[in-house]
Amino acid sequence: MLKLSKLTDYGTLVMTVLAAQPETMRTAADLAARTHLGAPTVAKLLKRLAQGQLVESIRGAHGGYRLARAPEAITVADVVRVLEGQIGITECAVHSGGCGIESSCSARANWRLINSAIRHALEAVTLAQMAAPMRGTKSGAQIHAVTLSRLNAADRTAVGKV
Amino acid sequence: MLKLSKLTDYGTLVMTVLAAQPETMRTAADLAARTHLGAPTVAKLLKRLAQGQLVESIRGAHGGYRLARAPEAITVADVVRVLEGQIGITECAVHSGGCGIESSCSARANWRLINSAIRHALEAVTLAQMAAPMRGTKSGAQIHAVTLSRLNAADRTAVGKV
DNA sequence: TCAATCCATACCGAAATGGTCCTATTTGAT
DNA sequence: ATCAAATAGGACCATTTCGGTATGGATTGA
Repeated sequence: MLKLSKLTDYGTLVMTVLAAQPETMRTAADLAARTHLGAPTVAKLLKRLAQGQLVESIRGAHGGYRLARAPEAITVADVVRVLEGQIGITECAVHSGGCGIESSCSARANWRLINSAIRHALEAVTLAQMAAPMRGTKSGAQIHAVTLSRLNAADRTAVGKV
Repeated sequence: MLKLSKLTDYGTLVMTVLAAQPETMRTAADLAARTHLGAPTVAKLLKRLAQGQLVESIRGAHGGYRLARAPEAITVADVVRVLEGQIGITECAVHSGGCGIESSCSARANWRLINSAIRHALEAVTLAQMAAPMRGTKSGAQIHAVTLSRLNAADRTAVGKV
């Protein structure tokens, strides 16, 4: 399945928790508890997000993490780029210069169109939107990630039928 | 990088070669030669494509493969679905029912929007378009795939700057 | 009967992934 | 000066996935 890695999914989750209360600094342990992920995994993600300048970190007692910019100014594309690298569905979609006949390749333009659409779709959604409470729901953002292993057999079959 | 697997990329390549001359039946060995891929790999892909009903196969002497439908009627999404499974950037984007709080999850709707955009982008491009010759080029479709390992260090740096 | 070609299955080394662990450093409080 | 809280950095590991190959069986036309 064409999909984000689990760690990127987790990273988006963590970022969405931070986006729900952007002024609040949260520790890695706190974020781990809120996302039901392992603390070492969350710590690892936060480090990369900090290196990618999507969060800012404060060391020492009372340290922690918070968003580096307003949730409206950070998109899902930003998170994906930091955690998975350049958004490019194939090498042809990203790179130029690596192939001697690319200037005459008819598929390349199409891959670039597809890639552009994907990038735009990811850029169209901000963390503010990800964290926004839905109408008729409990207060605050309740978000989750589902791992494939938790799907039962019937659900797999249902998915396959689409 | 959020990307298709190499095998899916190869599969799209193979399908595009078949699309260039949809009435012609080609053997796995022929397709391997035209795509500069290993014969066992191409054979493996063709089997899956046949199972996914994107190509039809004829056994025996003078056997081979050809598209199961007109190139205009097969999209990149079809190929991706057969080779990579359901198009779903996260489990949340594909599946419902696997999580007890999803009805109140604000992120899920956004993942579905993103997923829908990706699917539409892939569905918008047919094999006919992938195989179409470009203006000002040599005859016939010349297509290629670039593997990351072939990028030199300078190119990697250039990509990173985008 | 033979050659051409697809079908089916298994196997394997390499790479990637997800996760954990440990130590060093920084910071604020005492 | 010491301690606890918390980040920073790096290494390691088991598992899974991936890309690729090999082999034998079945089908088909000559």
